Amino acid sequence: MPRTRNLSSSELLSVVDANGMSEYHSAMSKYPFNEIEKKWQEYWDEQKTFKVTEDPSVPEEKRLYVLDMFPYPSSQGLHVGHPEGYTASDIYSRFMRMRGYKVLHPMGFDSFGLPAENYAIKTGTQPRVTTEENINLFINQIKTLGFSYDWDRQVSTHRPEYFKWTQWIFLKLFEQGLAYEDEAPINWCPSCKTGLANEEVKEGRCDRCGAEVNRKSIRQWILKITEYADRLLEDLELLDWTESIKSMQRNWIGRSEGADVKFKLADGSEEFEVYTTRPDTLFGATYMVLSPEHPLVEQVTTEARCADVQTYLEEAQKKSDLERTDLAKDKTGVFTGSYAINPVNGKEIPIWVADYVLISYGSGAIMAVPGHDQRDWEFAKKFDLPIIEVLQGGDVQKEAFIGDGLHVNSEFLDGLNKEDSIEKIITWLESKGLGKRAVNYKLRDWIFSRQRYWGEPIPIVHCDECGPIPLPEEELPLTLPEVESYKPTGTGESPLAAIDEWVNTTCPKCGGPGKRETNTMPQWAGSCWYYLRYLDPKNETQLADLDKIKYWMPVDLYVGGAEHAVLHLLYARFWHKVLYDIGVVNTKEPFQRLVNQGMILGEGGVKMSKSLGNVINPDDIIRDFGADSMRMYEMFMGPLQVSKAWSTKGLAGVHRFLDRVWRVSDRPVIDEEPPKHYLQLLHKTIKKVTEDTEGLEFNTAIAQMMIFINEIFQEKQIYRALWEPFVQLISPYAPHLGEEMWVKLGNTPSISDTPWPQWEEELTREEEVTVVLQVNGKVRAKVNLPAGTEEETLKKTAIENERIAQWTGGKQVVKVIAVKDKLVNIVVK
RNA sequence: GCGAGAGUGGUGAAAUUGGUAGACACGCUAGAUUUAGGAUCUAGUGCCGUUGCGGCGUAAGGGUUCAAGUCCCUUCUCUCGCACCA
Repeated sequence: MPRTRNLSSSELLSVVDANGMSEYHSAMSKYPFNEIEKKWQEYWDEQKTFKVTEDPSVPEEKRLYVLDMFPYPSSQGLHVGHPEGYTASDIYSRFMRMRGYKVLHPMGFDSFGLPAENYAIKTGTQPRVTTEENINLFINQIKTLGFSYDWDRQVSTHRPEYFKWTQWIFLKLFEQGLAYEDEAPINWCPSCKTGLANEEVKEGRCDRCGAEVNRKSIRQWILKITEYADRLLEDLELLDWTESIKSMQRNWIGRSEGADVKFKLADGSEEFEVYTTRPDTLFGATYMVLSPEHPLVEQVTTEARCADVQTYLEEAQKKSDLERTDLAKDKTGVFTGSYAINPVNGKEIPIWVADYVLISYGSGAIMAVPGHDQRDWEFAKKFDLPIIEVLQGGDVQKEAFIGDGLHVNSEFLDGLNKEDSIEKIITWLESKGLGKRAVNYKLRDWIFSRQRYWGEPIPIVHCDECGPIPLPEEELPLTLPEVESYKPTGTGESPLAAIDEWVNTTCPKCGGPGKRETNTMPQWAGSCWYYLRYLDPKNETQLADLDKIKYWMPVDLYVGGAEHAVLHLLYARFWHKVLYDIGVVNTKEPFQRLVNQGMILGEGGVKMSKSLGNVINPDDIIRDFGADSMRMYEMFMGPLQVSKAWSTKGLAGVHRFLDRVWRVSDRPVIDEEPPKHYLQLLHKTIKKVTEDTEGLEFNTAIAQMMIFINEIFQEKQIYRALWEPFVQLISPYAPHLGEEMWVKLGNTPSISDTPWPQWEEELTREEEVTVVLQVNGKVRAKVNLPAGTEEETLKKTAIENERIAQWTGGKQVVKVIAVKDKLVNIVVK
């Protein structure tokens, strides 16, 4: 007997046809997602449903930190890519809360950055003003998606109370000797008018604007990330990240082992070092190459060669990075006129200058072994330099042989393989003082200053007497002054340089006149440590309280785009390790588990872009279909980690599903014991949804919920014992609908405070299974048998089956294989 | 070129340890319903054929196995990252 009845519009309008079949569909069947969603968003906000505190009674293993990569608050608002990762982490957070975990799930804004500044240049509007406006826009948009953030922990990197601590970390880096000034040629984006880190240059172009990057020599602040190269590499082992991201970081760090070898000039005047990973091929070195920027170039150039070398250097300098690294291009170079002595055999070999050798790697000079290095081989062929085979296995006149083999023409290395001779030659070089074992990295120090306005000021005062002096901590935050023009000067000075009253100050050390550093920090600075500030966002005396850090760290799940593989994720790891070394944090690594969501492409699998006009605006989707549909669709599209194409038809399908769920919830509730087959379906559904949600396999969890609804939809009433658990299962996915249906059942909110349903393994097992009968591996019949039927019985059933008999008749049975609850395969000849 | 990952219907995709390929959804087809607002309900839908049956089928080719989307080898294609790193 129904104990409670839901008065619903659908019921009032339900139709009973001539056969007495009633149809619970009607004009009103579209569920009122707009009302429901608004209602529950306000409820969560007012009740602070998702606020968390550091409750010491919660055991450590029940504390969970689920983090999203925070967005840059652009004036464009959210795009459909944002809700993908945010929904995934939100479902996981809500799910884990219901499973008894205390979940920290915060959100904030990476609010320093170029777009606001560029907008300021165009319109004169202060970046601070636009940024605050955009943050409000983002918060409103994010709230319409029903995410369970603890909004009391929100941070924005551009606010002084936040960047005070970004500056504080810079001072610590400076104290540790990890921040230094240098004037060196760096990547310069002529469009953004600022220097860039190596990580920000993609294929010779600015990662942000796509302009071709050139070289410019300006004074820079640089962070010694290379000092942490080994630890950044080794500690990747500790992390639960995908292999592809780990390998990108490994490649980026680019550790290689080899030797530094000293070469003397033939006239004995000078000695210089080269780095090689193949010291075993020293006997095959037939020439040397200096990079055009190498300090020795001038000295080794003979008078006769001077004009040619000069011309070459000028040409090399004119080339952009893009041209210099273009592999399709022929190798170029010029002979200096001088010779070096090969330390292993005393032979004189010519010294060339060529731009295929980079000044920024190793010592900027190489020994060229054309027989066993493809680049050297191409150069030798072009300039007709000798090619000597020192390792057998290929034909060095046809191409460089880089494989392993036995050494020849190498005196004491002859007959040894690659590995052994590398060891032997290094020992030999070290004993003679001619060289030493060496390690090199592709990773370069981090060019940290930007010649722009809208970033954290670097808290340094330049004093003629004392040099660069850090501001005392009490003077932080050092805030940005108002400026008249935001325009970058392009001279290597930021717009701050024009504000005399800000620039001119006193030296904190000697009290004499000083000038403030006018460069600002890159956008990555703020995002290097924001996950720590969430733990204690209002702390005025420290970055975050160590007890709170210990309570939550490390981040248990970090969800975001793969585009940050070697930028944010490498920089943040670096800072975290520095903070670890000075005792500010207690973990070696910040982000234990990382999941990268795939990109959402436009319809048809092409990239979403304004120019193609295929950009989907989340606001429109939420208005027309509701946030729950948006959330569920993005999770149903496919696996979280892969790219997938948007389909509004697909979205409508998921919306239809939620509509069906709603219509079920309109049916009368009965408290009777549900039939067993429904109970079994429920328990299977609980199991599948639980396991899949835990593994972030949301698409298959949703498919199971659809199967459940398709079955249950046949009934004219709903069994409370089935429906309550189902509403709980769907609630992390469609939280507004979940809350609404929960109270509709007569319960009190919030459903997120209820314990996640449990399944009984017994009820998830089928009593009857379909066993496939095969002959020679082909399915010839199917029979339904009780689960657990013994193999012998299966075989007997198969052999006696008449359809099988048709296939085995007259043939010799060679073998019968039976797999319990699966199949029988009869092999005949 | 090097590194990583991926190729399954018309589409997005499912598929413990190798054990019914294509769950779920979109689209499509047919039918039902005077059907307000991206309707709903029912049935069908991998391809081919002589359609109450059979053949073929997970990028291509080969192999291991009673049995391969899954394991091994070769080739091709695509995506991402790096790109003269000595």
